[in-house]
Amino acid sequence: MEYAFRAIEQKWKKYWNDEEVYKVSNLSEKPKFYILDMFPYPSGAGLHVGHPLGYIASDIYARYKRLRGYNVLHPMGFDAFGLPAEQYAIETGQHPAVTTEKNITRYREQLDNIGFCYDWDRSVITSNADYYKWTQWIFLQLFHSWYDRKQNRARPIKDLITIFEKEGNSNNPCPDDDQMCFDGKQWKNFSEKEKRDTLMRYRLAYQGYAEVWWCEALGTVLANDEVINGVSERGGYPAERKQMRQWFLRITEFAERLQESLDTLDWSEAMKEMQRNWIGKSNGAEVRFEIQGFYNKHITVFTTRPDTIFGVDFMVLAPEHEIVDEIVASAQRDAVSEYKQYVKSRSERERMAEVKQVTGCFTGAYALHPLSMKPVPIWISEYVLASYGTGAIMAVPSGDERDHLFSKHFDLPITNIFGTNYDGSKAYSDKTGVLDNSEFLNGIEITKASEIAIRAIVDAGAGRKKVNYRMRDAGFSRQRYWGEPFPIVYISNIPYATDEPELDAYPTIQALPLELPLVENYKPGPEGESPLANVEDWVNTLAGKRETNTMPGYAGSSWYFLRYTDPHNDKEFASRTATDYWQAVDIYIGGTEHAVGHLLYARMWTKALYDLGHIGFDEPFKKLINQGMIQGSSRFVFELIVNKMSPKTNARTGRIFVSKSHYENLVKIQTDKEKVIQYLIDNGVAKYDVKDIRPDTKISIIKAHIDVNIVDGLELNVEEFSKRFNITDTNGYIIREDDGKYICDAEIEKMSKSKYNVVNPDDIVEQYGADTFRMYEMFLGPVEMSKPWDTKGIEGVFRFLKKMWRLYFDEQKGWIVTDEKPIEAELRIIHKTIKKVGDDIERFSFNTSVSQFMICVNELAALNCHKRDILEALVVLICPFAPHYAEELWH
RNA sequence: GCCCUGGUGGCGGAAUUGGUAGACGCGCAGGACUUAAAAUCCUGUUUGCCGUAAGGCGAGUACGGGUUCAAUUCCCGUCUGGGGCACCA
Repeated sequence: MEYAFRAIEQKWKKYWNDEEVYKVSNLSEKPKFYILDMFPYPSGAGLHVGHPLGYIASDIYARYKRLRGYNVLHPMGFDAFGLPAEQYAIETGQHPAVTTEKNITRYREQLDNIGFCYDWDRSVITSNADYYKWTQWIFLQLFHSWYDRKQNRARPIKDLITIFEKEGNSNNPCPDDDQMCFDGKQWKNFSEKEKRDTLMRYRLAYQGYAEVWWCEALGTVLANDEVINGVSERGGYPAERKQMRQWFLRITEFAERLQESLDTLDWSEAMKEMQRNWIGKSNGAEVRFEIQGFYNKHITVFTTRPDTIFGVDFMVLAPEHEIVDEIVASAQRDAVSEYKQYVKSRSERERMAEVKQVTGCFTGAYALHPLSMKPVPIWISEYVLASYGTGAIMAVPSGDERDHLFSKHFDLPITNIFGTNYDGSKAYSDKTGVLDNSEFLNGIEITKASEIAIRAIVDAGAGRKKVNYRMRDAGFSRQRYWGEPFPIVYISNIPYATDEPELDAYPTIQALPLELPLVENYKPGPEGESPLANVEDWVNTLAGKRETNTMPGYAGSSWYFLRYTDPHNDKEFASRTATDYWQAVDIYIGGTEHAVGHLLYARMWTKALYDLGHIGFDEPFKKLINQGMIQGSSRFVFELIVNKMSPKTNARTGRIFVSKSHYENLVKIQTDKEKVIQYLIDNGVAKYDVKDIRPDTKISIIKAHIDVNIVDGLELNVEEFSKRFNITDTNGYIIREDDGKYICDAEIEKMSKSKYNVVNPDDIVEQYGADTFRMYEMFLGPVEMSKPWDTKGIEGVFRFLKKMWRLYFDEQKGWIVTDEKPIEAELRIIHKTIKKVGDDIERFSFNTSVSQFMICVNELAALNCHKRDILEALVVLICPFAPHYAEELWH
């Protein structure tokens, strides 16, 4: 009896399914373990061999933990809202729900083929109404909350109203306008609209006017992390900054906590670093400069180097800074407006491309240095960004490279505050040495001067210590159809959440889910509005107009890990009992591409839900593992193309393909046309004659991708190739190696359809079985590392499974396991393996586990060991890796 | 430019805390079984030199230094692959 993987896998797949073997209960005496994969977006292309890498790793770990006596939650679902489905709908007219469902079915089949132990009963699909009902509900919780900076947590907005009624906002300044100020009495006198507008500026999910990334081609607004170098992440269309009314999440209020608790997480340093970069915390000071000749007018700057305060030689404002028009001197008015016009004309892309170009314009105004009272000229320049800090800087040319370049370019004087450390050729930005030319800071070490300078600034009433963050609030609306609708209705142009008392008279409007209506087409509505704006009987309700934007892709994925704990609950997003039992995800596996998007938003939502008392933990993912990519190993054929030269009459024509060594020979003589043609003739191409070469004859050799599935190693399956390209013995040439093979070239590239290097897991499973496939993916190398796929190598793992099989079965005799007592050598081998494999699984080193299995089986085979005690242990051990196989041997 | 990661045979990779470098697999070469093929099994496979051979001597983990009885591992400098950020004050 040999290893009949197809029958075995069919049998156990059915058994697991029929008996619901992997059903997980929330009621268990066992300790819990929650291991999760980042759920996929079900695209039309299906899975390739790279996708399941992380899934296999987590599946092995889940099965291992289960064997070790844990109650393991290991679910899978689909992140089904998003742009590609909608783009596809625009192109083909097919409803996104239809294509999404089709894709999910296909994904499900592919996943089931690999033998994962998911409890499919817990699966979530973010585009299903019974799921997004709760996405909408959480949005409402954020809408009804504000951030209490003193208690450092999110709180219900009704608490804020109570505070406002009592004392106004003096103790709770407005997050986006610290000038806003009112007392309790004024609050009570506010109109309904004023009250709502004010509250909106505190809410965690709020509507605001802000500059956002607008992508004309996609007809939508994009989040900061969806724009890369000024173009959209999906599709690569140009994006521009535009003032628009949008929904936002006030994630900036969580910046400090998001940054701080990174230290408690077991994530890779690279991942944490990316989040730290994104949050962009910097310590420094805010300093106020009065403007000469104006009463009570000032510019506030943020600086990380208050120690260099005496090196300030000028100030620079962002051209968009609102104070520019107020302070500009009449002599400079034309120059300034001309410069502003110039800046406006430049696209974001141009600005990014020409970073080092120095431009700017003097305003004619002067500010007063807060400590020395020296007047300093005020300039505007595009190198100062309106969106960071206060949109204004104090320029210290001797200590900052950009300020230095600016000074040199406009020939401004430079005050040297670093003594001999500054040599006049470039700025001195190190923090070693002492200060000079700095009044009371003279002779003080740079590292110690900041504190002293800040104290002096505070004493002068000119500023304060300040922490600044680069992160901005996250845009939360899209002018799109295929997303969650907002449960928001406008009454007299004021947005109300559907669960507010104002809508109590309309229970049908209040009900969640607010379902996405069917639309006629997916084209944008008027003025860039979402397609929903076209559905009049949906938009216009008895109470007022509905919000027509939809939520962004990351909404559904920001909390799905909570839903898995209680997926069928129709009273709550998840019961507190369920989330208390399962707690945070113990191990989360996924790619690094979500470092600053999904992972940051999910962390924020978790913190908000925690603050509001809905869950009992404030970090979603304790340990994070980033699986590497499996790259494609592309194959190339070489084609020789001859232009402007006529083939001989009555010779066969057609294309000419040459094998690798011929290609190498031809490349060397490529410039000599005569030699090339002679080479072809020598190799049997009777099509040309050397005497027919013309002066304008062009010879080129191209290297073209060829489907990896018709290449074995480097050897092309010529028969299949000829069939596909319609090359026969009479209408084309394939010049092979001396041994009759056609050898291809190979390169490692990203696996993608356009490179013809995609390997489908279904094909591998069909040929070698799921268990071999699983073990091989692990055997390739560490989970975290990127490595190329090589179908040839799978033979080794396949051979190993067959070899192990023969420890149990004999071709003639059948089952040969005996009840003999093991000898010491055998026990030694199996115990070594148990120790090693166990340790390796614990540290997620599955490639070395597989190696250890191979060693073990080789050693047992050498001892001719067929003893039950030994083999039973081995089967249990291998179960997480090759589950079907192990089940079959076990029974 | 800044930050994070890596660099080990022909290839994927191992060496877990500083302790025999190259496990395991692929590929390649040779051999056994077979009329033959498939399948299976065995041997060799970092490199230079010496030896018919068993074996011996030396070099070697990107490069150059250093610490140590001992370095792929720790430290300093250089080169280089990958990823992230980028006029962020």
